Amino acid sequence: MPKATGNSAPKAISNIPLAETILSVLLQRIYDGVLAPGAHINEAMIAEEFKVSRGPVREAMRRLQGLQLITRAPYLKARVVELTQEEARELFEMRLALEGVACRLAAERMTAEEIQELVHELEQDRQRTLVGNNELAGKPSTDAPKVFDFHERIVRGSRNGRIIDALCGDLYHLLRIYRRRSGMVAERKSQAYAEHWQILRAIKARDGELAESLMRSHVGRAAEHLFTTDLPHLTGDVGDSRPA
Amino acid sequence: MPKATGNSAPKAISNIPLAETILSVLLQRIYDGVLAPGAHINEAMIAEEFKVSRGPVREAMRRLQGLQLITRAPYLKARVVELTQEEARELFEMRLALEGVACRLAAERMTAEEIQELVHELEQDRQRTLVGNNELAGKPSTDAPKVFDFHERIVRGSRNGRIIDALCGDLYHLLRIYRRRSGMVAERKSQAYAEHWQILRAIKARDGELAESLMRSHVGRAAEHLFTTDLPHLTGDVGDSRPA
DNA sequence: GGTCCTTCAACTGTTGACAGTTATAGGGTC
DNA sequence: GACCCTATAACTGTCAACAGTTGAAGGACC
Repeated sequence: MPKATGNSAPKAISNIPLAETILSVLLQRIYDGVLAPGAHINEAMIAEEFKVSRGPVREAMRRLQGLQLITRAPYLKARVVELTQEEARELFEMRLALEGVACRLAAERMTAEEIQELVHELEQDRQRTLVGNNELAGKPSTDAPKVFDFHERIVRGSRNGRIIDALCGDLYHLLRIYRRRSGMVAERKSQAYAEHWQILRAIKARDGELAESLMRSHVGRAAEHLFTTDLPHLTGDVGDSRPA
Repeated sequence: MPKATGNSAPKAISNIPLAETILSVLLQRIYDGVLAPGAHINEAMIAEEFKVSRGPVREAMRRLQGLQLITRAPYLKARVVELTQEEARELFEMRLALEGVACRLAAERMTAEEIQELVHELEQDRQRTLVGNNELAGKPSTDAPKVFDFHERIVRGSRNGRIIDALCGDLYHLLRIYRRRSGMVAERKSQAYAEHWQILRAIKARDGELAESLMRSHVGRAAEHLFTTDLPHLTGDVGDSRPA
């Protein structure tokens, strides 16, 4: 055994680099809002918390910077990005562009089986949603059980690894921060379901042109909904990045 | 004076982090093909060359990884990405998506003055191209003088910082590797000029829909041209990353 | 009492050494 | 002569300490 750094945290198995582990934990914290937008991140603090040196922490933070999730100036403290309304709009415009084309490609490339499965799951998800509709109050169940993500499925259907990475990776990280803001009222959710269904019909008909157009409208409406419902500029919880 | 690391390389002023400097140098080398696709990158070697420790080199490489320009597995040597034809196709599909929307936005948001200036420069560039058409043989002038880049201008006209960053930053890095492969024959160049002109007319007419459509076709044709002219799988020059 | 300058603490950038892992080259066996 | 196993070398991951920079608290001066 190398050094038995006496780590209390899970840390998983020790074959994957520490930086990877730290990165995923930091990502989760940003998602959960433990590290709220604008919060400072202190390398040494994180290092001490995980009982590792600053090297891996540094690497994790570089990658967060690459994901555009934190901003860093030479000697300044690193901060979690804080999207202005303008930047959020830009984000959605980009998503619109990519997800539109992804949807078109999906209409051309998804197998009949995949489409059929998606139809099935979409129906299943709707029923599940109608049941558990009133529990959107407090605690977001810690592990995000297995939220059926229609968009992700479509995107993956595009068979374009680069677009998949962008939407399900980099962009998705940012969108997630935004998503948890307005917990999507039931009304919008039902409308979204209808729109999803329309899109899926177009894909089933192999009408890429229509599918792209519908997806664009859908994403556009989602953005509009997000921007018109006044944004509660992220309540409190800034700072204090340590859990215990 | 701190330590006078006795560095012979430019290294610029010493206020900007070393990692930044190293990153830009490595980027340039990848562009120039000194570090060809598939070439291995050795941290220690780079560190010794720049007379710095491995820390900054590591950071620079993490950022290259973030830009998707190098691939890294836990304990394996880092390699400059080598795009398969499939991946290149994906790259162009993504570019098509983003540049299409960027073009639409540009049609809506560019000022009349910007458009007029672009018209002027496009005409100027055509004349310049017609003159210096036969010098595309050997040496690519070292500093890339100030190549008028129609696409970049359009993209920037979109006023969407995120799309601009993606296309002029991350994606552009990769496209640049590809671009230097086939040095665009004069025939295609002339056709591209015509297409540029069409796009610009649509923008001038504020027809975003048309502008997007035209840009998509344009990028699609460029991709097609690149893929049909058989790709000379990057001749030699692998390895030996040290200049002198 | 307010403003400016000085000093200090906190944090980031950088370094060199050590530990662990992978790949390669060499020898031994079939 | 070909294949497998073993040992070495090269390289990456990690660490702890040092150097330089920034921002703020405290005191001196107007």
